[in-house]
Amino acid sequence: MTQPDTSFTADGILSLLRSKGMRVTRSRRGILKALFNATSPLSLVELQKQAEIEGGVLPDYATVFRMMILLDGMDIVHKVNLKRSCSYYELSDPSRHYDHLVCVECGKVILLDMPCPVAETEKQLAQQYGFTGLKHSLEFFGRCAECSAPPASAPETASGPAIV
Amino acid sequence: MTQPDTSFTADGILSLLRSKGMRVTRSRRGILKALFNATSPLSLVELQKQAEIEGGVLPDYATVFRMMILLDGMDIVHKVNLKRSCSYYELSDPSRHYDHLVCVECGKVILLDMPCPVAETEKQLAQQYGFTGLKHSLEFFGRCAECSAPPASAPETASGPAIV
DNA sequence: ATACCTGCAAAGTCTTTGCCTTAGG
DNA sequence: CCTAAGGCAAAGACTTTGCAGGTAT
Repeated sequence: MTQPDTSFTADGILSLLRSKGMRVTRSRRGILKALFNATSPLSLVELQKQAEIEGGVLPDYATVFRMMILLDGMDIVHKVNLKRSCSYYELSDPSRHYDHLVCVECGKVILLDMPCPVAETEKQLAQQYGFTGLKHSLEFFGRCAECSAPPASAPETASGPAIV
Repeated sequence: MTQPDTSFTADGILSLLRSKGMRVTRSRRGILKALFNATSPLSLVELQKQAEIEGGVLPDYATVFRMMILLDGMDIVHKVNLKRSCSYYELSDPSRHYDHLVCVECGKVILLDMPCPVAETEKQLAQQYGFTGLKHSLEFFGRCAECSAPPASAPETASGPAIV
C-alpha cells in the first residue's frame, strides 16, 4: 500500500537503505545531509568535509567514496561533468532536471532550472537508434558576467588562470 | 578574407602550428593522422598506439599528452565526457557539432550528426545569464539495441532498427 | 646555431581495494 | 550475534613535470 517515501528526502533515502538490509550510520546520515545542503555539485573531499559527524570528526574518505558508489548505483546521485580533475556528485531527484551552466574562469556552477531542452531529442534517439534507458549529461561552459567584464582598467587580451 | 586554411585538415593544422613558430615533427604528424582517422573519441593510450611513427615506433606517452594539451588550447580538439576513467579526445572541426550517444554496456560511441538541439538554448543562456564564449557538452547514455536485446534467440530482422 | 620537442623517469593526484575492527539491527 | 560498514593504509591508474639530449628551421 503506502510506499516508504516518495518525497526524495534524506530520511526517505535512509529508509530505503534500511529496507534493503543496509545500515544507517552516522557517516551516511552526514553524507546525505551534506548532499541535501549542497547548492552545487560536490567533490568527494568536499563531501567528506561537509559530512561532519560530530565534534569535528569526519567520515573516512574511503567511506565517502564507497557511499557515493552505492548511491550512484541506486540512481540517488549522479556524477557531473565539470571538466575538472576529480569527480563531482549531486542528488538525482527524479522530479528534477540537472543541466548546468559552468564558468570556466571562477568555477561557478549554476543548476539550470528550465524545462529540459533535449527531452524530445532523447525520445527520438531512443526510437531511431533503439537505445534503451536513455539519460543525458548536458553542461554549458563559458565565462560568467563577472568574469567576462573587464577588470576596470586592464585591457586584458584573453588567457588567464582559470580552473582547467 | 582568405585564411591560411579553412578546410580543417591535418596539413592545415600543421601549417598553423608552423606559422606560430611551433615545429612539425613525426610525432605530431602521427597524432594528427590518428585523430583524423578516428571514428570515435580516443584516449591518450589509444592515440599513442595509433600514432605510429614508423617501423612500430610510437611517440612517447608524454609527447601525446603534451600535444593534446596544446591542441586543446588551440580549440583543435576537445575532451569528451564518456564517464570513463581517463580522458578522451576528438577533433573540433568548427563546421560540425559534437554531441554523442554512448552505450554504457559495450562502450560504443555514436557521433550524432544532427542539428544541434541546444543551439537556441545556448543563445538564451548567454543573454539571460550574461555568459560569454558559451560551448556545451552533450552526451546521451543508454543501452544500445544489441545490448538491450535479450541474449538468447533474438528475432532481429523485421523491424530493423539500427541506422548507424 | 638555437629554440623547440622528445623520451625517460620520477612525482603527483585522485581512485580503488584489502583487511581487521566496530557497531547497526 | 551476525554481518554490513568504517577506518587505516597500501596499491592502482592516470596525469603531470623536470631534464638532458635530439631535431626542425
